[in-house]
Amino acid sequence: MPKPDVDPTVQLELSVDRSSPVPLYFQLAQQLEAAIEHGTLTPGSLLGNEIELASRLGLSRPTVRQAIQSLVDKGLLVRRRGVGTQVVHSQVKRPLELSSLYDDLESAGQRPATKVLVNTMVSASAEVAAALGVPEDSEVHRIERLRLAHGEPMAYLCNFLPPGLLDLETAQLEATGLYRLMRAAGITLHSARQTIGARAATPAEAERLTEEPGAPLLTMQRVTYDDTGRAVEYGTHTYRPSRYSFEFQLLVRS
Amino acid sequence: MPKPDVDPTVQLELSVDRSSPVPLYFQLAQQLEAAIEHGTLTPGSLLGNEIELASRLGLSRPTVRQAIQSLVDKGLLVRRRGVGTQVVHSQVKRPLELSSLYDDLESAGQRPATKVLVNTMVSASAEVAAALGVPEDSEVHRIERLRLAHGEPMAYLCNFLPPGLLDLETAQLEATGLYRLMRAAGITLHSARQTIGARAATPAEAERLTEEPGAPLLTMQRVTYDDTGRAVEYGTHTYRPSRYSFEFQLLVRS
DNA sequence: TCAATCAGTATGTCCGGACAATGTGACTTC
DNA sequence: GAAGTCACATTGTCCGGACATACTGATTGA
Repeated sequence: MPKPDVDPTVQLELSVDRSSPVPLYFQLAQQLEAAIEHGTLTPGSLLGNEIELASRLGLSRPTVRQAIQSLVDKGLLVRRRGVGTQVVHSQVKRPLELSSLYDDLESAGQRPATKVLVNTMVSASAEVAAALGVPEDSEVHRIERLRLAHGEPMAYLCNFLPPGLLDLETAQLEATGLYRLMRAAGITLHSARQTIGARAATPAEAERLTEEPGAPLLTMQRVTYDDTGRAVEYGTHTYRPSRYSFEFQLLVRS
Repeated sequence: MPKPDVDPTVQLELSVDRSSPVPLYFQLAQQLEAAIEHGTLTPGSLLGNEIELASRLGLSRPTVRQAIQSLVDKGLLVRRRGVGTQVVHSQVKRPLELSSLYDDLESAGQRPATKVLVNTMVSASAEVAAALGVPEDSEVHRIERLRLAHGEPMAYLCNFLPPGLLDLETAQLEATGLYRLMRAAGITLHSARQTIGARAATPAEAERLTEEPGAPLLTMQRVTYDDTGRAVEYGTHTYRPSRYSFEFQLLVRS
């Protein structure tokens, strides 16, 4: 007699292509993630035990475990020893990513516009030199941009980059985000250190963002490092809080 | 003739205790992390190949790989196929954690003080009900706290909790953080959705935080979920930007 | 002299198995 | 009827090996 499961074990149609160059565990992870996204795998439902899943797919258990683990790391699945693996109930969107404002806006369907105010070389101030790890008074790129959405200014972005990393053309900066340019130049971003705060707008800031002097502004400073540990970007940004806020999901480090 | 390595392969004294209940890969990961922290493993230095490392420790390669992988996930190491595994150059502190303000302050050596303003049950507004996933007008906990540092108010915290999860005693709330209480009550936190923004202080907010009306405030809203997907907390917080800002490290999801 | 080729080395992927630890539910016992 | 006990299911850890893939540097060739 079949048990009336409260959290039923879902039977999925899964398959892997062994001739594909895509790793098997990755194929499986993608299919599981798609099934969760699509609703085939409902929250709370059990995934079926790993051994049986492996034999059904003709895979080994380590491979299946690797696929499941990657989704656990993403916060989509939860494993319980002695119980099984189940789909997380809550609406996990996406964890905090190192994304540019441009990408954020674009994925929100906003089609952002950028106006490059300054694109030049300057000698590094003490603050910039310390952040980028370059000698004081050495030459660095300085970029100032205004980000607009629906024709309204939304953020004022001021960035500093060490020399020689990539050539920054104003036209490109207006067409896409800075991170995308860096990735395209072969730089592998690794980590970033951010500080988010707030302060009252100075008269100059207020004018740039069409706010009143003294109006509250959201501020963010960031130093980004590539995987060799070099600082590749230092930015000081101010946002109009009525137009933008930082929204993200974060997972508990178990 | 030995090659003059620019990034030398470091020979560490590593050992594992097979009689310990602590997993072997975890023991190894801890020792490696300690060596990085301590400076024995300098940034840029190679870790030596996995096979040799495994045989030297009497472990299998999968176990060594699991240890290394956990540190890669933490952003401490970088693997390069055909090259080796090396210590990341930049100053990785810690990635963004789901930490309470209390823990943040305490780890900064600030010894925070908490003043509980309100600790009662209220009927859920539409906003609170939606965030917690409970019926509208059902009873929920409402907690209002003032967080002080050096005798000065720093943040005003307003939280809502679903009923029955834990009993909130004012004395406990003044002695420790909310997250610590929840963990102690057997709740396993899983993820949270946060929004950080800014706005001008209302007269009431200004008075609570001893600011002027209209002064910029840093705001944060958060819904926290446990590993079953239940919302276990909804909070609306305001911070004095002169006293507090959000600072964190984040890693690139490769 | 410079470019293409190739061997060496390291990580990436995958396999099949073994035993341990833990949570669940049914069974037994008082 | 309630509490403790035990078997079962499932994930956690670990092993030893095999081949694929990518990066590096030296050798070879034009």
